[in-house]
Amino acid sequence: MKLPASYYQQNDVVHIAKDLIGKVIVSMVDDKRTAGIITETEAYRGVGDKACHAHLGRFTDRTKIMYENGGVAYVYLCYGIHNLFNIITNTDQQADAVLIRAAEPTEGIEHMLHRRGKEKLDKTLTSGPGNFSKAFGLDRSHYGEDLTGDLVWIEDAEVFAQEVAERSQSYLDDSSKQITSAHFDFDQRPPLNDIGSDKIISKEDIITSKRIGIDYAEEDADLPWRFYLWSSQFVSKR
DNA sequence: CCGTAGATGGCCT
DNA sequence: GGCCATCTACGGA
Repeated sequence: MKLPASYYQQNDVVHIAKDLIGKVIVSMVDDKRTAGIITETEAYRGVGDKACHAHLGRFTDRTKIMYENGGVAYVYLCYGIHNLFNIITNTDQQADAVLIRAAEPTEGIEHMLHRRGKEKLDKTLTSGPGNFSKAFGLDRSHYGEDLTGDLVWIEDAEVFAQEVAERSQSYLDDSSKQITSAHFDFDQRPPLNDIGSDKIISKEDIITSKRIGIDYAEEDADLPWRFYLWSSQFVSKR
């Protein structure tokens, strides 16, 4: 269930970024379990990528973790306010990373609301990289955290795109009821024919676009290395 | 609805 | 000193 180190050590960060869409990220911070389906990612491809913090081999106290073997967290502070959570991929010295930009909450929504200082569930709870990290309790104290450990990890899950769409919409439709908790049990998933879709999340369910907020990266700013799930409301920007 | 200013702090191969 | 892998509130239409 928990993705092994070998998953993160694959050598194609763009492929991994896309493949992570639909998987489940879990954090267990302060004994509070929070989980969600990854709905938006971006790939940053090491020393050759002008948008990557490790561009041209930049090696500082901040970026040094990027050169480790894949399967650890790289968390940094952005604009002085936001903690951005990344996953290091590939092998030693490659410095590839995937930024987690959004997730659709499935467990521990009450903890997420509390961390975000919100009363009510809406799409901003966990969409946008700063918001995602805050809701999941992730910050720079998790710099270098081992993703095969028990604090933050990713699980494989057979999530159906249509199912995400329906639940996502029901969250938002229900806002008047002030949902403060929800639990998604994968074993309770209805049979295929009942959910109107005959496939798990596949390439056709994932939209590709250029990465956000990296205008300084010149021609690399246009690379199609951002991925998001068409069916989720929990995406930062369409 | 839309665009933008201001917050805020660490980084600086 | 200048620059950010951002977010929200707020003002105008």
